[in-house]
Amino acid sequence: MAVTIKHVAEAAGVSVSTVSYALNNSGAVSQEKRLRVLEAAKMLGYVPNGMAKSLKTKKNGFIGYFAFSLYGVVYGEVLRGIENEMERQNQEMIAAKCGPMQDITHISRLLRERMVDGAIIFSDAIPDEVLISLADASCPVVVMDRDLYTPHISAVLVDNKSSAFRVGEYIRNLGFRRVACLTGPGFDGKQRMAGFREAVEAFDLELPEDWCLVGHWQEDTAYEETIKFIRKGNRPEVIFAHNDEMAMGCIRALKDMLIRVPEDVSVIGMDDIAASTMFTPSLTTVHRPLYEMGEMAARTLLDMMRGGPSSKFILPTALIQRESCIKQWAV
Amino acid sequence: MAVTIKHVAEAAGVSVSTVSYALNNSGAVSQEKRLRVLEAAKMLGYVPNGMAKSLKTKKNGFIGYFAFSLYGVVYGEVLRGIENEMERQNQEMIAAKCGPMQDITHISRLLRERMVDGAIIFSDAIPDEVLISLADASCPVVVMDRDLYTPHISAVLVDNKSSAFRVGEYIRNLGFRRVACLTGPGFDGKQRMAGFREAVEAFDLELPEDWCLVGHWQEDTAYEETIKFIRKGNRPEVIFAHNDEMAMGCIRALKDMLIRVPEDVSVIGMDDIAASTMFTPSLTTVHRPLYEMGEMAARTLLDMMRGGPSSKFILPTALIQRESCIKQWAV
DNA sequence: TTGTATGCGTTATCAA
DNA sequence: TTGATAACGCATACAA
Repeated sequence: MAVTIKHVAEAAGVSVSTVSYALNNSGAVSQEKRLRVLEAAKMLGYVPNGMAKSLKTKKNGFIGYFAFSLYGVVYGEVLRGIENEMERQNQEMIAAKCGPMQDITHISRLLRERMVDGAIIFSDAIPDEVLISLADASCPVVVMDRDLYTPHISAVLVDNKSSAFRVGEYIRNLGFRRVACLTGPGFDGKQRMAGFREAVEAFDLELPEDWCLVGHWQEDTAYEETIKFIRKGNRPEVIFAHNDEMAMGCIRALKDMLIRVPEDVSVIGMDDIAASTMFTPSLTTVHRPLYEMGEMAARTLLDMMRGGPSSKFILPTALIQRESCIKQWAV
Repeated sequence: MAVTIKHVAEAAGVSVSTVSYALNNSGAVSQEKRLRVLEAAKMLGYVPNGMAKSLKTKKNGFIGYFAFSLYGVVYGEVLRGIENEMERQNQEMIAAKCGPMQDITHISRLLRERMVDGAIIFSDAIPDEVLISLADASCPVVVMDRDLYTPHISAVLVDNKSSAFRVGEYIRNLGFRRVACLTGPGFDGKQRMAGFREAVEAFDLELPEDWCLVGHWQEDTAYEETIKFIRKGNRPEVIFAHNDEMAMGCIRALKDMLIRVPEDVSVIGMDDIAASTMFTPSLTTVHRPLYEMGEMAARTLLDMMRGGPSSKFILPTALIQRESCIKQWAV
């Protein structure tokens, strides 16, 4: 059985309330008793019980980061940004996976049962309505990559749609026309697809319906899709993969089928993860400021927890030219 | 104010205990009242308060994963293994960073205040004694990459020392003699260094004292160290980097200094992270079963939580031959 | 089958 | 400056 405040009180020969005061520096306690309490606490190895404390105070000192996945380069980079800012402001945090629908009951427990004082959500598994009903002044929320903005919910996102549109523009300016897409499921995929389709329309590119490949954002699924695609005899001039990992899988597949990148086919990625520089060929891609997004989300959340207003940040993206995509002819 | 069991009781016209029984399927409740309670609970949007519940039951349904870092390829892979097993067994979990000494008070809070029902620790920031004092039947612990084994602490590790020794043996068999090392801080680094030194001794390799470079396990620090090292005019036949990320940084540096890998200098890594296949040249490295370590740790913890005994698993490593290290001459 | 009452370990209110 | 004591929301032994 753990040692409680009661034991400390007994050992120090004072009442429990005095112990509580002394330990929390609240109330006025005589120097003498304070010392006695502190000593007794240390001697007994007293550690406050977080559960009991939270039950009273309705605060527990942790903020939660709930992401679709905890590992992986993209989520990792965001997490790094969050962690750094949290550390800087001396705020403790816990992270939990918040993946496919089936297990959001688990996560919403953490939120609904007030086991965190605030939350950053980077997952579309929790519907807007639920988030809206959960967030309030005593538990503000920041959503990432999602356009949800209320008095107690802030948003940090990039404009996926216009980023994808600019990729289309870039492709046109390089003189390409016949283009394929490699997208993925979820909100992000839809937006990027929408933006790119607009560009296809606007710049008179050619994107046949069955040239929109769908992977699962991972290297291997992109590899498989690309192999199948090329086997059918398709030969696009350029492939726009909606994230870098899929761009890499795509390039690996092309290489394996003896198609040179970028000489025969160009490939453009998105995200600008660390590996995209080291990859051969290095990836032309759209930089998403993942680290900064994390930092910003953390900063905003902490600000809201101090009573600050909610806000909505749309961070800029930038097209980074590297080796995987080269100009064919000028217009 | 959140809706409590009391409100539900009132709405359903029964006592709080009946509500508790009905909601937890404990005790015997008439079908009629059970239905009334369930309906009232749903209508009011009742969610049990985790804090209060835990305060009573001394359980809270979460296990904790405390790692030196939450992101990064190595920790990510371990986390993936843990997560999968937890999901399979339907166990919820939270993760928290457990980095340098300064913030272990934060983490041990989660442990000591019993905010988790069990823990997996992958960090040497929490000293053995602390862990020993914290772990008990109601909160078992699994440590990773660390040799600590008590009735309530299990260990999952690989034999770093003998793995490093075998790298030395391999190097000798390839006909190399003059070798450099690129290690990192902490327990792992020490062990790998020790094992490798034994091999140097046993196989009569040559490892000058100032050829033991020390990085921080990251790509960039390895890059810098290697540049400095080569600038001094040193030319080893082979460099043993104690993890893959440093091996990559090392190779990048060599390339930048127009030294070919493996033609001029061979490089061996450790871990066998996913990127080591894709890297050019692909990495000769020691495979550490990171995913399996995670899985095993999770499985063991859950088993202990069900009353099973503690255990110690030493998982095998394997040297994977790829492109970054080639034979110079046979012995 | 149901309700009453107690306690989990704290904090905080109120007297003393 | 201190000490009883009442909550916090829940589970459960016991009584009815």
